[in-house]
Amino acid sequence: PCWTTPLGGPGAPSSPGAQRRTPYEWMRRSVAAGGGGGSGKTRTKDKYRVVYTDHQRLELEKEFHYSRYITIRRKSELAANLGLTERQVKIWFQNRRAKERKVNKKKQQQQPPLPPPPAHEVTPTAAGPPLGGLCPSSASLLGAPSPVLVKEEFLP
DNA sequence: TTGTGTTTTACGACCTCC
DNA sequence: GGAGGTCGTAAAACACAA
Repeated sequence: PCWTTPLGGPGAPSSPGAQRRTPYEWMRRSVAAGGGGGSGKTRTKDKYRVVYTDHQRLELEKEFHYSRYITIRRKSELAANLGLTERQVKIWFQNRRAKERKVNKKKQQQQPPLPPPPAHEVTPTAAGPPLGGLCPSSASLLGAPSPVLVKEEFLP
């Protein structure tokens, strides 16, 4: 169940031209792993971890860009569409948020420390987890050409 | 090649909320 | 109590300089 193959086998859309510099930083890895031990398993089985396909990553990134926190409904939709388990989607979002925090931390360290803003102007929900219901993403991202803003990080 | 550093999946421990 | 959050970590996959 949890270790069903997410890699879609050879049918996976491998990155066009396994060139050195892919437009997308996170896409640089080819899906070679899918070819070798293509049967995606968790580390409880004979494969420690699987490598998600470019398509799976792209859709996950799109969803993440839409909302940092995925709803239960979107999670199951996405899992079904991508051939992943809901658990995998959940963990991917957890790891993705962790990555973002790490990047932000790095950025902050590189910038000179700014004086803290006046207390009365601090918005309480500045960086906190969003409350439920903030995600109107019922309009499926996968089918419809949703107006997803692509992070510059993912632009060519 | 190979050694090394970084990124990506996956998990466990612990915490909070309902 | 269960679900889902963060945090820390393991190990595979990967990038890249020497």
